Amino acid sequence: MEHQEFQEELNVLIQRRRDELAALRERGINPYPYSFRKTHRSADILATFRDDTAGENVAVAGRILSIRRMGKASFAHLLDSSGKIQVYLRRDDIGEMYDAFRLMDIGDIIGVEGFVFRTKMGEVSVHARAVTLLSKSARPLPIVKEKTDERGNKIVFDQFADKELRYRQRYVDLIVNPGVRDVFRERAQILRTIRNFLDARGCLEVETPVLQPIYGGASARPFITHHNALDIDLYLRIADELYLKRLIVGGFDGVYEIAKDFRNEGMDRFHNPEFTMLELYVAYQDYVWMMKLVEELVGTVTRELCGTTEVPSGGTVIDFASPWKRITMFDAIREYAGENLRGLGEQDLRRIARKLDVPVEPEAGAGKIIDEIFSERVQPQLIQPTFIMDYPLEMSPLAKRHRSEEGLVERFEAMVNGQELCNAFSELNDPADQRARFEEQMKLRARGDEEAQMLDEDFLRALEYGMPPTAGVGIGIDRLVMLLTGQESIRDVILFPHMRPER
RNA sequence: GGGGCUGUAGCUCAGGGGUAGAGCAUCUGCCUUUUAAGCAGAGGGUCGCUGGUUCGAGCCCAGCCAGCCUCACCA
Repeated sequence: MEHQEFQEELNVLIQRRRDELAALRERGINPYPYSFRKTHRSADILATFRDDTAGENVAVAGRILSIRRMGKASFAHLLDSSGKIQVYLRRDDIGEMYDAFRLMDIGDIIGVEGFVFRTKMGEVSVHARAVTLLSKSARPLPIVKEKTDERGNKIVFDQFADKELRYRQRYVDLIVNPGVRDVFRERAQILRTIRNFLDARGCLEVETPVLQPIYGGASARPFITHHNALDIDLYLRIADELYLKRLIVGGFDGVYEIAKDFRNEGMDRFHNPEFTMLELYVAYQDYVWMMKLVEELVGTVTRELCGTTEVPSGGTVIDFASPWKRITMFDAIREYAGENLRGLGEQDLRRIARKLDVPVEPEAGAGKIIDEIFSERVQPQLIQPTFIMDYPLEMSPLAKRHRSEEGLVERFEAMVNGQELCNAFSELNDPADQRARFEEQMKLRARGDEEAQMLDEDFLRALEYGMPPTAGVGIGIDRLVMLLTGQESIRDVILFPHMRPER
């Protein structure tokens, strides 16, 4: 409070707005009225305007982004949810309201009733017959100006570009950087398309607990919270896999959840502590079937969003058209790193890792070494969508053993732009094997691996009742959105990315 | 956690030991089809924080805080 008062005393820009607010009230104007009957969005007016129909009556409402005052007449640009439109206010037309308008500022939200016309300079605008203050802004808005040069290029001046301010004050970012709104509209469209696609295939969207007594379904460190009434610690979910599989046991043929997961780990341009994951489980199918579904799903989303399966990214074009390349992990390592690891023991694997200059921790087992070699030497080269199939068993405690390859599981990941897009398996449904795998994880945990998975007795009980053969997949939605909207940081596809608290 | 870069007016930025600067925004005056509107004038700053060096510190040094990039860890 002290800080607030200090700042307000200090800041002439804020003080001025308070004075204006008082002056408006003195004129009998309510600076915060209750509603406004707007008839048009700016984009609709611009899209439908024809010179021979000029004069249409409209009521628009939006935030003032710029004002050009010329004595007894003014131009201003209003921003509404659809975009910007210019309004023209003349003292001769609106009388005393023009004097009130003198007390309005960039950042204020106003309604303008009037008729549509085209200015001498050619811009479709609204000629005001009335102006109504809808919300007085108490704080100066960053002023971003732009100009279109002779070649039609847009030059932006004083862009609001400070990333910290943009993320902390996303509301300001959304106001002054129009591209930001577009990204989040595209995100919504991607999610809508995914839901439509899965619903059309008979999958049921469900909701499972965020607060879990035992976390599972992924290898990650959790956030811990506390439930007072029960006096127990609970974990924020790191995945919803084990709950969704319980629902397959329960008899649903296909279930999915678009879930916020929480992982208590580092942050960088690919990781946010809370992120959105699609998980999908389909009964009576295996991972081969699931590859086909992922291709179709991503292809559909891409076509809906971009009108094509070709998406520019990082200087190249990614083509999501089916079929995507399929290759086993061993074959990929042979093809991209020139080493055949099939059948090799830990000693030989360690030697090859050293030869390829891939650092490997001394306690890593064979599967971990293979995974490291793949991640370091192969994955970055996988730019076009590629399914990597058949992973080492020890890295995948929830995946079913490979039907023909000893030591491997039926698992695939789709790689795009050197990044993992999804992770999928033929789900392990043998309760005895699942128990044994959990026990292996518990041994790792006892050795200090904080990310090893926990044994979930209730999940095992569910499997013991019997789960049909099932294919499952997880798709990181944020990274999919990054890819399809051309954003380089996960923070640009999450409205309120995690930040250290302001001090 | 390591390394690099950054923090100066509401916004975008300059200034690298000697009285805090520019453009936009704001205020005053003029201006009834402007558009980065224009012209004339004015106000606005704990130069991220704390300490140190110095006659004197946005500037040099140290620590801290915050952000970005990058590597590591991690899916």
